[in-house]
Amino acid sequence: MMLDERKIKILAAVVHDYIATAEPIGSRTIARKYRIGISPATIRNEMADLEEQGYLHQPHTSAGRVPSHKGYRYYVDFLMPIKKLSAAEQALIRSIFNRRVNELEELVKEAARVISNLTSYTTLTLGPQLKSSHLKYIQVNRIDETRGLLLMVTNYGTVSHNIIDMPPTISDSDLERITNILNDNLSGKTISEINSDIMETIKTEMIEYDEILNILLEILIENLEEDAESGNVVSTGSSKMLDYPEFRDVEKAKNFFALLEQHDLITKALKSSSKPNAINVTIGVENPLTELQDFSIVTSNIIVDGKDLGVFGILGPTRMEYSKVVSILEQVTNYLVKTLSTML
Amino acid sequence: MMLDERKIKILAAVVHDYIATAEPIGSRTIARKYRIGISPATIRNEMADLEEQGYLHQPHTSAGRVPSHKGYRYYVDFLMPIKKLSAAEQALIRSIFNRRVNELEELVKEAARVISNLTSYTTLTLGPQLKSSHLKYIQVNRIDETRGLLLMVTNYGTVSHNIIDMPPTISDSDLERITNILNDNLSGKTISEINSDIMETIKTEMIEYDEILNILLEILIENLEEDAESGNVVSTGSSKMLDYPEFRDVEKAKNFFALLEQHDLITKALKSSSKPNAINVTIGVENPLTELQDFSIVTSNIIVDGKDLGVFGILGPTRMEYSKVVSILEQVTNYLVKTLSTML
DNA sequence: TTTAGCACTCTAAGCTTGAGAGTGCTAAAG
DNA sequence: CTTTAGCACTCTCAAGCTTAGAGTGCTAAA
Repeated sequence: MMLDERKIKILAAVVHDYIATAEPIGSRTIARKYRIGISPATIRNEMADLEEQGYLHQPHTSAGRVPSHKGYRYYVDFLMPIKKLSAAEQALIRSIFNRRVNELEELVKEAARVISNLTSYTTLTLGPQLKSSHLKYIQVNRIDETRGLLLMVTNYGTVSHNIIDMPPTISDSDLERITNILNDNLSGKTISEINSDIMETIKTEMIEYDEILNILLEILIENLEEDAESGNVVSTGSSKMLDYPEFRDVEKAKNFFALLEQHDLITKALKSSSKPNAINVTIGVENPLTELQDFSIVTSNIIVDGKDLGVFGILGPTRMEYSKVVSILEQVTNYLVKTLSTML
Repeated sequence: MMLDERKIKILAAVVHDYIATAEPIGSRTIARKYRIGISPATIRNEMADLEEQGYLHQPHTSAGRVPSHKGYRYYVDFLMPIKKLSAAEQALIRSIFNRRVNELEELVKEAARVISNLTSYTTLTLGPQLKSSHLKYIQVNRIDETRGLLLMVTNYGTVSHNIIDMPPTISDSDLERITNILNDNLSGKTISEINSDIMETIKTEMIEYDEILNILLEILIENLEEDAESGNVVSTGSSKMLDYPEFRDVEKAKNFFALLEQHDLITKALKSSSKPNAINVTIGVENPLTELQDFSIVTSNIIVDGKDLGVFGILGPTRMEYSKVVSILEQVTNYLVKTLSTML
């Protein structure tokens, strides 16, 4: 990557301007706006070089230049200024974490909303994988003659409840016993460890409750599978994307919304951002999933005490305000990790 | 509403054709496609009459006619054929209700998804109003040293949980006592009845748990208020709307998505469809909310045993396949009511 | 009362044109 | 050797013009 000083300046100018305007940038514009001290003609020569090296791209012969994904990559890796957030932005982010919120899910939802408001891009969140979480607390209750409630709390603070059929023959003291035994045997286990073996041992211990145990096992497995295939992805602020000229064409907009509905793809995309506790930027065609190659995605993997609590992702056009997005995501991640480590 | 036979035929033809094509219909088209047995010239005269009476409308002098909201209204009230659903559609609807589902919420979500798939319009759902539901079961648990879980089940089968701070000084037997007293005093009450008076009496009964009772009261009120102002609205299948020519303009699409995010408006719109257990059709400007006057909305209020369980709404362009939508919604409502009356 | 005929209107699509932005190349200047 | 001015060239976009087509309303005849 040997780019000399001048080429760097020009590349930076093109990327910066294109992010701001979404219009191809010409040599004259750069000379005028970015006072590099050389004439448009020279800039033209440099730009021709940059194009040959793959950093820029020309939509058509007489148009200005647009950054290629390689250009963005260089910008993100080496040139991107660290964007200082405004006081208002800072305050908004802090405000999420000031209120005492006890539920992970709610906190994440709030954070996603704020990120979308600040960036005007779509925020994706992938909750903690049930598979890797372990049960902290289980309870079985009766709520009326025929039905009961199975309650599970994981170490990540996620609560799930399922209404289940419960034969009227089971008494309250039975339930207490079941609850106790379930807790003794299951709490501390990850959900994927709760396989039929463990259930078998429980069943031998509680042979008289065979029926209800079968139901419980079924629900556990169902929850697990549902989670594994499509994750618990949520997207926030998708309508904001319609403001960008990239989506002026309804066909494009439709593709985008269709994409958001493919939770399996989104899950894959979010998971594949690998480095833990770092901000990851994937630009356009760098994404292995072809459906996402028109977009860029910036992700942050939230890890607290070695526990993988999920992923935040910001999805936008390749022409994305990377520096702002990265700053905001960094900031939110930090706060989140700090808050969660006291919460868990 | 004195329209003679011939005018009715013409109006029906215009509405029918416009719903199918989204293009203004001319006299020749009607003569050709709907063989009414009169010439285009005569049709023109009749159409001029219909326009004068407000049933049709002409986008510009040399264009065909388009139904006005009055035209749609006449069609819906008097002309609309009862659309028989295809076997496949029937089967799809039935399939939702065949699986044994215990949670209202899940059932509703499934139903909404199917409706959207069948109609390609957006389905809105408004869950039961917490305000009018009553508590069936309350429980307070400890999940770790500092936190506990407040669990509420309403008579509608909706479950809500909140993680709360819980001072370590409170023992398990304390919790049991609290749970019992809460159940004794609160179950059977609607949430809006649970005002500070009742809580005061509980507090005197349990003077030693003042701190935690305050927290609980706060959460109850919070839940109630949140519900009252924005309801628990969910919209499904919104991206499908981009297929309609009405939204070819991105500006329109943006408005639509922005509208969907205004849950208070949607709640109002769904609630104002008054007649219980009947299908309600609100066409364009008939809607008191100006933001919704570009759309039509077909709603059905789900009432079981006198309990208002919520509202289904199908939101689409005024040029909507009313007969299909009404049939589907009718069908789903029937199944839903039947299923729920065994469930509750 | 219905219909054929016709002049008229309006839109949408296609075509032309010119302005504007930008380029690459060449040759001169530094 | 590098930079720059100059210039011919290219391409797009918007504006204006034209035309085909669809549809109307009116009139007069059936």
